[in-house]
Amino acid sequence: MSAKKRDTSKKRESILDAAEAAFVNDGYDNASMDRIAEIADASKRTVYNHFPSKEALFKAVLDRLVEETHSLTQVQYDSSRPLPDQLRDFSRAKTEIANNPKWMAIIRVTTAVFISHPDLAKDAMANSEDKNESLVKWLKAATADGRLEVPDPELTAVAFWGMVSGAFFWPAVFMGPMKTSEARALENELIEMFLSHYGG
Amino acid sequence: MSAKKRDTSKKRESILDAAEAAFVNDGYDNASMDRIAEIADASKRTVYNHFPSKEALFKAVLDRLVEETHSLTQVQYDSSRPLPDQLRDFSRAKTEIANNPKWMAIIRVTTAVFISHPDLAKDAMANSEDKNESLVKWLKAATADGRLEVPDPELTAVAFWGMVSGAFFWPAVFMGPMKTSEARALENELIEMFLSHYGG
DNA sequence: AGCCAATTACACTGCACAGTGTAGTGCATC
DNA sequence: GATGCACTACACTGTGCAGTGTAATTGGCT
Repeated sequence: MSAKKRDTSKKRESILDAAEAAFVNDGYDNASMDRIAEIADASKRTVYNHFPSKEALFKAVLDRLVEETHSLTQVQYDSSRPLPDQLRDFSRAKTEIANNPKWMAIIRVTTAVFISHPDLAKDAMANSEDKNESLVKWLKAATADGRLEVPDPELTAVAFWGMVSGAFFWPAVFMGPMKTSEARALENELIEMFLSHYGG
Repeated sequence: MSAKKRDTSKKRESILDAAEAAFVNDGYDNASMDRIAEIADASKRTVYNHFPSKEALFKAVLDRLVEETHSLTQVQYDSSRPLPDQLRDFSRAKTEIANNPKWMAIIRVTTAVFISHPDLAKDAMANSEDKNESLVKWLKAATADGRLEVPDPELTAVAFWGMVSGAFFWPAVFMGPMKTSEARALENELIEMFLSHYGG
């Protein structure tokens, strides 16, 4: 039961790699299953034996990505570290994605797909929930610790992620990542703004 | 020379209307010229007589939209009005777009097109430049007037638009506009945050 | 050696769509 | 009432692609 006759995972991975490359290069609609098979060095039939449809293949590519991204999600409140540093950790979780060309490429495709085939991409949205939740906890902890004054942590978390996404993430989706020096300056500006209101 | 044999603008407009509807419903790639002709109550040949290609037709639809949007661009600094009100005017320019279903629909399509056919949508980006410029001027005026202290207006303008876009615009692109009460609360939060840093 | 699953090559169906060519119809103008 | 332009109907080309069917081949396992 445990030992397979042949190791199918290698082919499966190479198909996923090929699909990722094809989707990134050509977008979802223009990527063809024939071409994916060719890049994967597999027959088209094999592709369809692993994944029943183009849609399923795309979802599998996304799933693999979400897996990879899960490492950067968590930041814990630390009463001994300066608040700006900790907020920077949150914002870096986004900018790290924005600066990773591979991730950005997939996010671009997914963004386009999410707009034109909304049904396809629902799955990929869970992790942003996580992030928001994690910041809410942090804000509550800092407030309980007397270092911040945040009457409505949910609202404030939304405001913070809005700021960061609007400043770093979406511009990167459309125009590529900004220069590091620029990003640092903007990051400081936003964090200062944030802390000057909520009391640092 | 001035009087045409027949009024071709009616057909042209009805084709543009049809194209707009089709692009909005199906996305750029999935909208078919046959279907557009059908909706426009025109023959396919007539569509191609007015617009040499699908791409040209899409651009024409965009042009018409940009025209319509140009009205909401400008806010002037007013030394007698409270600053929060004036900042709200800036932010409302974005939220007004985010709350207009027709514009949002087109922006969604354009967003997707911008990602998968970057060449197609370059044109549509000029007006965001305008907006940024207009806010920079405002920040300088308010600083000169002694009501704000903004050492780097360009940076601050980017930060402000990042905040507003991230909080209102992008969420609306993907999930539709938020409830008015929520939007108001978030808007206040952001403006307070902004002014508590730059000194109101 | 012999079984069996994974894989391949390849032909093939069916469909949808961009764009063209053409012959002919309606209509405003002179 | 003739000219010429906008428009129509429709057939047609060429292409590209998702997905399937099948017979043959490979390679690991017992």
